[in-house]
Amino acid sequence: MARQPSYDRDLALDQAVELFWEKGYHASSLKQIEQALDMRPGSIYASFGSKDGLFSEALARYAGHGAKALAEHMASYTSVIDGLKGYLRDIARDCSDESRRPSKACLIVKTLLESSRTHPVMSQQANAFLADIEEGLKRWLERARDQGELDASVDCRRLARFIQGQIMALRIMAERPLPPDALTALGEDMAATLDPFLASPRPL
Amino acid sequence: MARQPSYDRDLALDQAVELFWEKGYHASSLKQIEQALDMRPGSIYASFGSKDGLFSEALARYAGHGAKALAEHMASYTSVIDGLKGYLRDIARDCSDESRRPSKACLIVKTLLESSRTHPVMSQQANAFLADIEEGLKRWLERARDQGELDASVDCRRLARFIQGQIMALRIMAERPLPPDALTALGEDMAATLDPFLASPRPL
DNA sequence: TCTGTTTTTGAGCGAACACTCAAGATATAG
DNA sequence: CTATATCTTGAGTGTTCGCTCAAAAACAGA
Repeated sequence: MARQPSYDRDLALDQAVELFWEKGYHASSLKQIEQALDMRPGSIYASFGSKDGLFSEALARYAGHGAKALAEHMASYTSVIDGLKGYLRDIARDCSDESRRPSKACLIVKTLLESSRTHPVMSQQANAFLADIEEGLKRWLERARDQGELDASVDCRRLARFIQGQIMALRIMAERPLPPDALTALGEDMAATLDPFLASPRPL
Repeated sequence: MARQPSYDRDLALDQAVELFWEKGYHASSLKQIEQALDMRPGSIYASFGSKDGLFSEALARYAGHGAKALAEHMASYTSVIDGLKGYLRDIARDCSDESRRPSKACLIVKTLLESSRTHPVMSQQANAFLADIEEGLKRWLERARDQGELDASVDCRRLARFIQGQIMALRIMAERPLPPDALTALGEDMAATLDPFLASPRPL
């Protein structure tokens, strides 16, 4: 008894992610959004309410993809720590591709820095996703500790924050025009920071 | 035979730094700039040429202050590594102040992330300052290595990038609303990452 | 095919944007 | 005090911003 939307909402969101990830919130105009989504303003506002609403949904989609990617990555490792080290190394490798689009830095971090003093709702959302990621890392680390991979004295929440910091730094450093192997080396150095937290084979 | 400007150019730049540091480039409007500098558009454009020009000079001033602060900090240490560890701890302490203004994250990093795909001139400038900082860290590390504080095999440029990454991550993490002691703990963990690079007292 | 509902369209809204410039104000030199 | 060079002012420029909405188009059920 009615008409169906002619666009794919998730596809439109993916294209919004690409635009916002590349240019940030403020530098993405509605003209550019119209072009990226191949939608006219009326349809955009009917679907997403506002530029803010679209950004919010795009950010959520980005965060969801990222969480899924981490989970899939970890699933291919038996050792949690090897998995996390591999994750850092993979970021370094993937971000070494000079032509990588739309950006190397994390959209959540970019959003936090762009909005933290100007757009409280947006920064709260970014902070919530960062807290989710921290929580996910903490759970992996707890599993590693319970399995004896990490030293029993390790504070998993604290170590999760440390690792999250390494990921942020690696991806921001990837925005710099560094020589080809610099990022790989940095990823290696960051992976090595986890070693002091490993359980000693037999301390006594 | 003529009139003197009634404003202090450096003071105006300091106020521009404050505004841009808080809101970023795009979110700082000329109305807000006029208010922050207490100058009218004609004077602003006569002095700085454009919003871009003002931003560029403000960023340079910020970077100069930062370099001077690091130099002064290091001057009060005999051990380079203790100095760098202290620098990380100081950042953690200073950024723990919830009311700290205008931002906790580094303006250069914020600029890099805001401009890297949209404003090449700006991102080049940010990258140049980051390279300067890396170079400064490298020189400190070389001195530490030459004095036997660091292991002779240490790649100082590589370690400088690693430390720069720690600083970036610490200051970004400070933008998150974390529990009071979390940042101190993170600073401590980051300081500890330098230990594996220290020269062994007597390896043989 | 006709009818009813929903979607798409794009011209156009007021507001805010970065920026200009002619006129007025002000300090210095003579 | 006068003359002059420079600075300050702020109304106003054209443009672009995010956004609206009436009309046209398109599909589903009868």
